[in-house]
Amino acid sequence: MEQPTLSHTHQYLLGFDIKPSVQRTAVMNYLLSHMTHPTVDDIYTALSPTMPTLSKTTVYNTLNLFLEKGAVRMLTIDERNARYDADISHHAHLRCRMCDRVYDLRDVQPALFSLPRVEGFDIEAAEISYVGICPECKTGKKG
Amino acid sequence: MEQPTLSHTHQYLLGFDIKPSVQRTAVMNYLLSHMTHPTVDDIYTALSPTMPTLSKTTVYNTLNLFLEKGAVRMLTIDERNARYDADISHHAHLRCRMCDRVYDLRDVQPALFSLPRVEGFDIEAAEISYVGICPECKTGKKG
DNA sequence: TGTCAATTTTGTAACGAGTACAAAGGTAAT
DNA sequence: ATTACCTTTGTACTCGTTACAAAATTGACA
Repeated sequence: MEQPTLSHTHQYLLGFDIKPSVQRTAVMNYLLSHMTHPTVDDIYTALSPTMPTLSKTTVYNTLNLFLEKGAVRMLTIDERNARYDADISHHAHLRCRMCDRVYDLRDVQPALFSLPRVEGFDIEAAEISYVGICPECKTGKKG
Repeated sequence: MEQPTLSHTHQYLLGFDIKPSVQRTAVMNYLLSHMTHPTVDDIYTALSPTMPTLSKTTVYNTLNLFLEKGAVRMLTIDERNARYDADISHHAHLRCRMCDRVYDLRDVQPALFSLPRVEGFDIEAAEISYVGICPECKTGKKG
């Protein structure tokens, strides 16, 4: 999904039972048009110029609401910052251990996401991720 | 592995090219006999009584050294704290989203750990984890 | 349109995991 | 015993995140 209109995003939020305030719509719109697993700071820094009164707390509040409603996934693959992904479909992630960028891996076998049965547990979701070195860091320029 | 002797742990560290100081041996011994994915605080709290001069910084230093040498795995499955696992063999993890406990899942298909080939990337390791509710939280007593 | 209640946003202060750093302590070789 | 090197320790600090209460906004209804 690239460059959704604000009214599209508005409808999208309603679909998750989220009341679409201006701030919430802006955050979700950013997530939908930047599927780069941004951190809270990425989002705040990007929206701040066109929304000068935006508070970082609001970004946190908003993302936590989105999480509760199942509208975004939180990635814990980066131990420093939480990252957010508006793509809640099945896909794996690949983190470069040099620059910490997180890439999508869409063409993994769907079987990877099948949930194992374990006596007594209710298993709800699978998280598949890989660690390695990305092309840019491989060719020398760090970071 | 349960209750390794300190001299066994001493040898074990040498196998990873780690100089076995008293503190390092104690931390690794704890990890080997408590495969419960402890946090830094878990380890510090457990060792502190019998090692009163132990500093929490030493626990951090030690675990970072173990990581560099490949003697432990760091789990980022819990967004609050880093967790450490002395079992570096292939196995998946299962986190209860109510109590945050992390369980091992040993009988997963080995195929899950096969590394995908992606043009330009050097993929080095797979991390497989599942989120759900554990038996204890299911039966009512939270957390 | 004005009023009131409920929700949302905002800024500040606080919390807590993890790190930097330098002093102190321990180890090993000569 | 002296010296050099490595390890441990405690304090101070950084920074991501949350708590909290005041301010702003929204929506309902008269």
